[in-house]
Amino acid sequence: MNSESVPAAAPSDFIRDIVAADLANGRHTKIHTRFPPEPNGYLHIGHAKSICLNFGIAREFGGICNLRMDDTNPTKEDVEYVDSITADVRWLIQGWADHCLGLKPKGKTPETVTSAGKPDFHLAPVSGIRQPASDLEPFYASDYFDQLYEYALQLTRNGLAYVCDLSPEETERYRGSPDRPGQDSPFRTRSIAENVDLFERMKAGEFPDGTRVLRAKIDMASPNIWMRDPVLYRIRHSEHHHTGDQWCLYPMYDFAHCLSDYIEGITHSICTLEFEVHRPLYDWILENLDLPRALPRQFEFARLSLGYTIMSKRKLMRLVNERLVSGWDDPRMPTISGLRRRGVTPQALRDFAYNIGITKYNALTDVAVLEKAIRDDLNARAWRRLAVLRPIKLVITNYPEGQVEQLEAGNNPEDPAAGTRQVPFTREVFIERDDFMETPPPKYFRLRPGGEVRLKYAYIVKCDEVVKDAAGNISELRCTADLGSKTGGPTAGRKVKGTIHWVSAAHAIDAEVRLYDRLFTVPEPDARGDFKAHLNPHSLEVVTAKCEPAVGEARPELRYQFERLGYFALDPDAATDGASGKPRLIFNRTITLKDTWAKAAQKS
RNA sequence: UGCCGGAUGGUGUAACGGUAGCACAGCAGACUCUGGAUCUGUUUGUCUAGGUUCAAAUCCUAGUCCGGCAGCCA
Repeated sequence: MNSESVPAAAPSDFIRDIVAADLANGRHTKIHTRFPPEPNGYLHIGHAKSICLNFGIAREFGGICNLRMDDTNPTKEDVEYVDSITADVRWLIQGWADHCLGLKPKGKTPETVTSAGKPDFHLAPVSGIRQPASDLEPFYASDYFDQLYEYALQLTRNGLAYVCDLSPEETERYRGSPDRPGQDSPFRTRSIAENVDLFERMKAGEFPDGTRVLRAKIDMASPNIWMRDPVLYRIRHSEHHHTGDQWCLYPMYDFAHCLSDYIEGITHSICTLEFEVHRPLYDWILENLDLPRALPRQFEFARLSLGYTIMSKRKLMRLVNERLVSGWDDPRMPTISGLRRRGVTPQALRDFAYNIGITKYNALTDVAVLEKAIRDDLNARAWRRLAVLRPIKLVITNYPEGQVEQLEAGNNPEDPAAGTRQVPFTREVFIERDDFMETPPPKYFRLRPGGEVRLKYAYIVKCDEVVKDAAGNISELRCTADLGSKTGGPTAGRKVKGTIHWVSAAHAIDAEVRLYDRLFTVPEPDARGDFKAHLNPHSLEVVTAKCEPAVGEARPELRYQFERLGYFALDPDAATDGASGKPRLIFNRTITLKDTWAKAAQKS
């Protein structure tokens, strides 16, 4: 199967059903979604689910999906995250939904237009003429601060918002509790003129942080906490990564999000379940402003929970800050950059997202589903190579010293078009320590004293002698080869139970190989207690592997399977040559091959 | 004791009043110069109780259980 092929059936879920119906009944003629991360951390595989949903819908229904930084809280956000998010999104949708990515010209802010005879703000993505990527940037909620302020003023002038001087603690107390109504703020009855004046002075920077907020005037007795006069604006005298020191007044998520959607012409605003209770507020804000164009609607789906991993940005940041991993892109991290570095392809992530579906049920997805998607993808594309992780020397006593045979081996049995390479064979080879046992358990069919095994692409060998050092460790295996059993030879058809991989000792090249395992030892690391107590102490092991010469030509964009071991990808560290000036080979193990023997052996 | 959601095999996910299907996992077998891949077979399910109907996972009623909501976070 071609690795770039799309799943046979088009995805279907309750959100796509709604989109299709909106198109069919003429509610919309064009679909516009958005992916709106807050730039306060790196994107993880949960975001990948959302990206695949939002861009997938745009792609399937001929629409656009805007990438938007939801950056209304200057104290938590940073350009480092803006850059990583942009790169991760591009990487994930590359070759799949690039044509649906909504960006805007650098520096562009909403235009003041007239829609249906009314004043309006609008900012459309670039389309049509292909603009150089360097001239484009994501959308930013912070680019709408002027318009948002204008809308807030409008609400205030209409008596639907007021300036409140209650302290944060008092505000909390007045809010009541879920089962008890709140109380009106004493400032709720301020005159419109005073509210407008105060709000303008808040913007002008006359008041310190925390002294006043702008609140919507809705209903302090509402059973929905988010309708109890929610805060719309708060004062923050801090520098913003995108707007600098222009503002000391910042909108809250609820106020900014629905209006950002509106300004961009979003039709379907898809978010996770925890925002479900915010939806009445989302609608209230839009409906209480005189907006001339079609209003966006919000839909919610369940965020991804994956076994053996944590998804909280806060906790991932702790792993990074406390140096429990090497960084956001540590190959053990569930971040998109970590998965990328590990060798996972965008295709595998998209297949995974497709397989898990979209619902409103808070499910815990089995990591096996992810692993399956990664293996399927890599099996189809990876080039096979021979490498020995934990070498033990094997000498073929009846093979001439100094003789070298070049054996032809296919690059990928799943794809003959991938061609072949030559593998040198000599008298002394390395084999995997695990592939020999002096006293093997039942059903072990690799090498044993007196036993036979095939060296892949080469000869069948028989183990005659086990040589040990003074300490009793095996130092060498002495074998004889059936010299007629070479692939294509007269006795090649002989059946031997096992086939193992090997590397010619004289030709072996060294590579650093980083063997990654899952970061946590339990299915739900943050279910209870300290998630760090469940860190897997063996999540990384580094070995120096003996590799066939062709491994020296490895390229970062390709994926490799070290036969019988797993899938590997070149680490970016490999590019930074050491002081010697010689290129270093560093591989990350993306994932092991499925190992049914290990499972069987464990059981007995 | 408030509001908003949700509940289908071990785990996810379909079925939109008409044969409970698919994927992953598991198990058994075939094949294999990767104990991989591939192929075949297979165990296991509609939260409970009533009701409507020729017929209910689906509609109605009453429960049960689970998740979310009281940041000047998103």
